[in-house]
Formats: sequence, structure tokens, C-alpha cells
Amino acid sequence: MNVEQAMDTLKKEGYKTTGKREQLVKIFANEKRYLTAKEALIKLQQTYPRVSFDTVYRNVSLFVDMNILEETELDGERWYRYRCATSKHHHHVICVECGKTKQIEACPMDMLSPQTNGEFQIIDHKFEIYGLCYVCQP
Amino acid sequence: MNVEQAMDTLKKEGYKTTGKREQLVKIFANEKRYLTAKEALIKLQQTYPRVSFDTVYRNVSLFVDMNILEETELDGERWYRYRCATSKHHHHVICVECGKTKQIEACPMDMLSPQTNGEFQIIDHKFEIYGLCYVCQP
DNA sequence: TACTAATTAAGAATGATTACGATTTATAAT
DNA sequence: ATTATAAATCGTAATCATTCTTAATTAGTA
Repeated sequence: MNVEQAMDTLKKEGYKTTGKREQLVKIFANEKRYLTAKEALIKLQQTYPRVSFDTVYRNVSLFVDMNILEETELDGERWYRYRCATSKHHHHVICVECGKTKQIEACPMDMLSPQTNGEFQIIDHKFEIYGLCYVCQP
Repeated sequence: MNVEQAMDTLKKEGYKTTGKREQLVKIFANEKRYLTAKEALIKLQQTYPRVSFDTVYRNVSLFVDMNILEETELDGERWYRYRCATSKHHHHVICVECGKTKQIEACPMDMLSPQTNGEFQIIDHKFEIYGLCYVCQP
């Protein structure tokens, strides 16, 4: 999924393709790491100085719904990253300082015996490894 | 770890064993599921009607540090549960409605090749399966 | 029992996120 | 190209969970 594809997805679903949306998608596409809403706002303000918090929050939520971004939660704050181009389902090692990631190919769901989940109706799962990347290590 | 052991742990570390702390530990020990701070407060107020939010937040944080509780984050809110008695490291299926849990014995960290994490210095990991328990299913 | 440090209550402050009314803009039909 | 309209945005206020502050209370101990 590149930027044009993301914008096409939006248009196909009836959403408008505004300059701010395109720039916001570009920011995530370029960074390829987890960003907070605030970080994304600051970067977006380099192009649109008067853009508001509301616009960022509204759009990252939309992008998550549209599968353009993926979301996680670190220390009471939501982080967003561009959904990886590799179509194969995978997980991440995440740097808790800068949001940099590294793919983990294996998914633990593949190794569970069918009755592990018992009477639960499964909705989702999360497997994340947290750490410090080379740059952020003390 | 039972309630007395938990209180002994606190005392050993120089913390005072107050009635509110003991009752709060008891609440989690009885429930054996994830609770929000608000839920814990409401239950604690059945015994101590004038107890404040601050007391709950301060103490659940302390209990997490002391390894008496474990913590997770669901939809922008922190949930806490009594640390399972089984000493063996494990993970959970969690009901996103009521916080009820079921143990998962396997840990995905055991199956990673050593170089998976590359240049990351690993701090922690999370593997959780989210779903609806039998009671909460529509 | 009295002292000292930890704990607590009450409410204010904080920080992230969401909501709202007014204004602007993208889109599609003319 | 112009216009109508519905969506998107701005600016700001509101909300929600959590943390902080200060003064009063309490547990542990001498």
C-alpha cells in the first residue's frame, strides 16, 4: 500500500482526498515507525502551520479503520504507524523511545491448540516486544 | 501469593499495611480478573465509603511495582488483575467486556530465533488474545 | 504513650483525546 | 466554469483518566 493507493481507498469509500490527508499519509509512509498524534501534528504543521489537533486525531482514527495505519498503546499514549507493505500477517519489536520497529515473522496464534481459547469468542490478539533500538540504547 | 503474603511483601519493603491496602488486595484476589481503577474504587468504597481515586491509583501502581498485580491497557484505560498464583510465566485470553481471563501456557518468546530481535535491547513483551467470554457473548 | 514518616482526602492540575459550532473546501451536477 | 451540498477543517471548549499538591490523619516504633 503506497500513498496513492491509500488515497484511492479513501476516495472509493466516499471520503474526500484533502491535501492534509495526503500529507499525513505521506508522513507515516516516510517514517515507517510508530508516531504519536502529537509527533504527527508537529510534522504536519511544517506543511500546514495552522492545522489542528482535531484534524490529526480524526484522520489517524479514520486511517486505522481503513487499514492504512496500525495502532498501539505505549504508556498511556496511542502510537500509529504505516501498515507494513508486506501483506503477510506479522508482529513487531518496538523501540519504546522512538517507535522504530523490526518485524517478527512468527505469529503465536499459529501455535495454539484449538481448545486453548475455550469458551472465548476471539476478536483480536496482540504480540509485541518492547525494547530500545541501537540508537536509543544508553 | 495470597493476601497475607502480599501484605508481608509490602511490610518487608518498608510500606505500611493499612486497612485500605489490605482490602484493595482482597478485592483483586477475590475477583481474579482484570478491573479498571474505577471498578476497584467502587468496590473499595463498599468498605471505605470516603476513599478517594488517588488512593486507588497510588496503590495499584505500587502493587504493580511489587508484582502483586499485573497491568494491561484496553481502549485507553488501564486494567489491573491479581498476579496469578501459578509461578510459571504465562499469558491470557481477556474478555474485553468484563476482564475475565483464561491462561495461555505457551509463551511466544520461547520460539523466537536469537537474532529475531536484532540490535534491539529487549525490555518486555506482551502477548494477549482479546475476545468475549461465554457470559458476554451477544 | 508519643514521635516520625508514610498514607490519605479533597480537590486542583495535567495531558491525551473527543466534541462542537462556524467556516472552508472537495466533489459532482449543472 | 459555476454552483450546490455534504464533508472536512479550525479554534476552542469539554471530557476522561490519571497525577499532583497540601494539609490532616494514621501506622509503626521507640
